[in-house]
Amino acid sequence: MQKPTLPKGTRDFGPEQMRKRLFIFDTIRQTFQRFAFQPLETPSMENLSTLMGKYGDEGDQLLFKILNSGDFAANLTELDVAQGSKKLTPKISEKGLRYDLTVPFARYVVMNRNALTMPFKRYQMQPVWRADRPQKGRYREFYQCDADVVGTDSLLCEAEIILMIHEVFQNLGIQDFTLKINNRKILAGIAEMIGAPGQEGPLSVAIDKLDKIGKEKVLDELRERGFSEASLVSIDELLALFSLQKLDPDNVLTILEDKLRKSEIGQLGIGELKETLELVQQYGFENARIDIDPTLARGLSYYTGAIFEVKANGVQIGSVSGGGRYDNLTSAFGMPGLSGVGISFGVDRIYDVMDELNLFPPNAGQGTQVLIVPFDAEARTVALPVLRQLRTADITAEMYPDITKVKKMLDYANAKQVPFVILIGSEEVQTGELSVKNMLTGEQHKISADKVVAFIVSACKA
RNA sequence: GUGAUUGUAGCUCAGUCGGUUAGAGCGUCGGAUUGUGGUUCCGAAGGUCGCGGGUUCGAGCCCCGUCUUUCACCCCA
Repeated sequence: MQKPTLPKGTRDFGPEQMRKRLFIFDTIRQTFQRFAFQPLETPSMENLSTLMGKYGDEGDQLLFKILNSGDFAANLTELDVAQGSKKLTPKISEKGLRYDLTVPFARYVVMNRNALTMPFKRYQMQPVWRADRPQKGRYREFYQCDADVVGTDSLLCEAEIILMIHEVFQNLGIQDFTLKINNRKILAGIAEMIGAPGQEGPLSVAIDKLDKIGKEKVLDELRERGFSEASLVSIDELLALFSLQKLDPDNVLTILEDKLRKSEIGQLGIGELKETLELVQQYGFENARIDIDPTLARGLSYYTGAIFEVKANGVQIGSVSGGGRYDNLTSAFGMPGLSGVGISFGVDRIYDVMDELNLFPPNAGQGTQVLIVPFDAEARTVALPVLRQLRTADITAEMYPDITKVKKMLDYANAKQVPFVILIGSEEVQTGELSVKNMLTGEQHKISADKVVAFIVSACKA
């Protein structure tokens, strides 16, 4: 007999955890549906040709690859093996587990382009897999909840994403969060300004770490990445600009507008941000928790416009949500000119945040509300109709299945934290007056069988 | 992929300098109590000391390898 274990970075979710997780899923789904997104699911595995090259070299490395079925080594030569894993992999694996939900969605849109009504809005809540090394807030299997719109450039979509983010975290009870927004075009404008046009990719990766590793280290990294000394000097000047993320959005935009006045693309990005914020305002939403952060980059290489990221304050954990606009994702599958924008909520990290900050509402972990305890077989004839009435009244109820010691049955109620128990013995069967016990206070009342459901319903609401 | 770190009962952890039969608390199960839980008391079950090799008269303890846990870097939800 060997002890069973789980693969690295994966977890079981027990009943208590699952109830809390379902609370998160339900909350997010409600918002997605209210905003008129339609549900979609795609397979766990995709062809590697669909996945490879969409997430950068690092991403390709982190893909879980699936060994071909059958005799995967049938046509291998010794030369194939000698050439190393990189060349060997495509010969023995043609499928992989999905890495995110956006690329499979793009694949779906392309495959169904003639059937979809554009703009197409879908939401998707499924696990994704990354062959990362697990650490705090990082798992090899985790759930994402995505909502995306494709087939429109309208900045209303960006505005709606901002609104959805606020609604979701509000409803989850996570009050203290920061929504960081940037625009890839602003990053491109910065690259242009410092005399390194088109280099916003490497530039982004470095300056994204500004508040983490400091100015000097950022400059070091840029030097390593081949930026000229002249552009480093310009960047140094700009770092004052980067520290303005504490200011309110309007101020940041005004300063950016001035600094990037010579960059056409930079102005474009600023304009987009402005319009997005205006739409949020016109919607009537106030108290938005928005930071415009010109250093926000995010790794996924396919973003072209707005970039979003949400961090929960007061917890040392990575971002709990992220997204942005991508103009060219479907062109990789032969369908250019389709713009999309989306947001992804990381359920597992949201769980960790809520757990650490104790934000789960008490009823999120609520299981059985009433346990019926029959003392003998005859008691069941009274108990079963009551059980049915309770369930009809939408009360989570169960009857202890065995006839055993009362102590054992009450222990069961305690272990499951059941708030109410209905005790039925020969006395109750004769009189029709059931004993209803409040397990928290210990109070016990006799209530007739026809009134017991109404009593429980009102007690559970209170 | 790089660098650390962890592993002893279901859980949290003791275990002295390498020395006889590896312990505690909590939990589980049974009883005290045949119609009433949480408290108390009594009892029981539960271990390949992660796994494999090595050093030694002797290894939970030392050495090597491996897996696992946690953390940082890279990157990311």
